[in-house]
Amino acid sequence: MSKFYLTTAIDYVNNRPHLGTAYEKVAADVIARYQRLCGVPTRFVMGNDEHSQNVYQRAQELGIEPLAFCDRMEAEFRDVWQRLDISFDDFIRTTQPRHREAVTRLVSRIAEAGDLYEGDYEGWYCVSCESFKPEKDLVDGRCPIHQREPEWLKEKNHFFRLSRYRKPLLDHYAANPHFLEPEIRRNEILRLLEAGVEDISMSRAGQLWGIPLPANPASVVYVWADALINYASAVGYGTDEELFERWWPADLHVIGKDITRFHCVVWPAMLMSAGVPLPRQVFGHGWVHWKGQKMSKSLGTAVDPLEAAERLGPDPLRLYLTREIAFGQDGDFTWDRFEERYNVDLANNLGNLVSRLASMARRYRQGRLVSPAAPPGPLAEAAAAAVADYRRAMDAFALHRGVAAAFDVVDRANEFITASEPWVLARDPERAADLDRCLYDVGEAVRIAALLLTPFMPGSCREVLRRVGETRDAGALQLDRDAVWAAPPGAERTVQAGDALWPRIEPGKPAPGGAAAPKRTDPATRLSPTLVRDSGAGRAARAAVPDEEQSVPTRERSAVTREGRESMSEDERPGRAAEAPPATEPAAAEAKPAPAPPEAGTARISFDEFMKVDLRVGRVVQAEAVPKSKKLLRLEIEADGVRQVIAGLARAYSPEALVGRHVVFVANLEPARLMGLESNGMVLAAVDANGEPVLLAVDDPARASAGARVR
RNA sequence: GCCGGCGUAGCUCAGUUGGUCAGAGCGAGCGGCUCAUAUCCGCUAGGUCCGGGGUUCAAGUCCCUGCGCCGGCACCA
Repeated sequence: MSKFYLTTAIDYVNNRPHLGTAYEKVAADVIARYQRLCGVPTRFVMGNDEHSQNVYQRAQELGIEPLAFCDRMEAEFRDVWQRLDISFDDFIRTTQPRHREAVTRLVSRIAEAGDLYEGDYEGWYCVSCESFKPEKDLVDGRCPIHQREPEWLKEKNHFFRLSRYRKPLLDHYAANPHFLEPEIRRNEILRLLEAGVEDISMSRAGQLWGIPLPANPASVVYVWADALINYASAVGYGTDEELFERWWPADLHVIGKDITRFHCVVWPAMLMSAGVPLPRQVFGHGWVHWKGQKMSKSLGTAVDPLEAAERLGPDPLRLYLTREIAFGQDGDFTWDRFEERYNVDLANNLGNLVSRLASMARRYRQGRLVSPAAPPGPLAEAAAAAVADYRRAMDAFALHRGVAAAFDVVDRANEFITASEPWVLARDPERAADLDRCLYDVGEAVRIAALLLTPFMPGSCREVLRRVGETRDAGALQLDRDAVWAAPPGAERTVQAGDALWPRIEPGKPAPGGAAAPKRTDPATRLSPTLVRDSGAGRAARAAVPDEEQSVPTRERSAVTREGRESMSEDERPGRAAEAPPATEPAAAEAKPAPAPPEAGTARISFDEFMKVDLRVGRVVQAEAVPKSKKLLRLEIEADGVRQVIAGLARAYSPEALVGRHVVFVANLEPARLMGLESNGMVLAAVDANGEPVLLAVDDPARASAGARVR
């Protein structure tokens, strides 16, 4: 591969980036840096998704231009990414002219291919979701996610003929087994494709904030389609053919696992339609959860994950995110765990190793180590094995295993020191060569470990390399050439002493709240002063954003799950392409003629057959909502006894309203399980025009009481 | 309900395409060293890799099934 172009999802700018977002950027950055370490020309692009109605509305509330608001947020995002040492090569914003050009071009191509058609759509639209909501999804007329009243919109939309690409997509998946990873995600998409996909709406009418639809400038390109195209526009699609030829197709899209449908169904279909080559691979990563941390700004218990970077340094956070969480799976972040990993990996192992080496080098050899003629010790072999493991893991995006391999070298080195007992060798002049061998080898092992860890902890590793006498610029080092054991006789290295790289911290001290946390020196500062940017600008930018910025509806979306842990995933990413409507977009589905109502009595049954149905009057003695269910009620119905029946009445009837009522139900229906509950019967109801149930009433319950036969 | 995931040492979790995979870290216990950030090194956990079948010369690792959690989609029995 002659180049590597990778991207992350672009982010909505409603809120500041949080840990979940940061996780994605860090992981992608590690991959980008690894590619560079391998000597592959790499282009790493991130950016912001700005054409959201939320942005427009927020700007109006603030009395500023939307673009000014986006500028402000961009500064904030960039500040965060800088503080995490994210090495993106370009930062795209969907409001930029180059993006507008690209979107216009790509959508035009799709139209030219005959894949865009006009259709009417009307329905409830939740601005916070940026998507249409089927009536059935509303709770008390509100969006269940945002507790917000949707708007009734009727508009002419342009639909993308996604359905046409079902087969081509399936073929593509068959021909490219690694197009989507990890495998679980691939299987999900495959099933989805096999089940069939609907055309989806690609435009919004009457919007001011967005990119005009070429075919109908009164509309704008739907924000999700707009957002996806960023990957192409960032490398010059429609504006810089040379750049585009150089980098496209993308080699990897790093995205959250929930937006795989967009990136693995819609996006490739759009590209197919427009005649643009498909990206080579998509990786859907998992979520970072907060455990035991209920975020609440008002209670002052909110934790800004980026505070972690400020507290222990960006590199320890980067290490945590990539080492503790198997890439592709979900993981947890807790302060305790974070500090534990910091102490174990950095303070006790790597940091202490560097420290003990420096100390011995200075004490026994005035800091100057020379490789003796004797052959290298066992560390050489261990390092070679680790490098091999590392490469294998990194090439497969098994970031967590890649770091583990690097730390294996650290462990081996610590063990080696203990086994060699250099302090004993130092007392015996006859064994000077053994001591030289030992110290030089440890230095070499540290050098290689630091080299391998460079993608994960760039700033720290630069310093570690410097301390073990690496004089070349860290950015110039390459795996092939430099991750090999190099200790020829006579080779020299000067070990530099210095303060503890990562001072050990006492467990349990720093309170998650932050304010109470002991102030400690930022290790990154001592590691590399240039690494840590002055965050003053960032703070100013933050301060400029009104506080309610944090607690807008999007905040409430972070539903606390039953364990009280909070998902930091897409639920909390208010913006992003991720939040665009699902692939089986309701808008599209409903654009088609509604399915005909079920024909009544097409096939007739005999009287005997009918008589098999045991219809009874029953009295509801108890009723309650079925947890997690939108429509189901759990009823206890008295007839010939009391039985449990699960009925889909919740939308039309409250449990209280049912207790005491007499209903008609099928008594001899075979049991069924709904939502895990057994239902023994079926309550009869008529269905109104909206599909809502209307219970059948018993005219005179006194005469036809519970248990009475119905015929 | 459908689809998927998970269920591995006290705790938190790793375990690519089946064969040193029965592991790591933390915690606990014992011991060693002193170069080091009271750090490091070694030993100790007798884990039915959720239960039950099956495929295989060989299965945490594949198939079926049961149970328990979790997620998405469902939800008018």
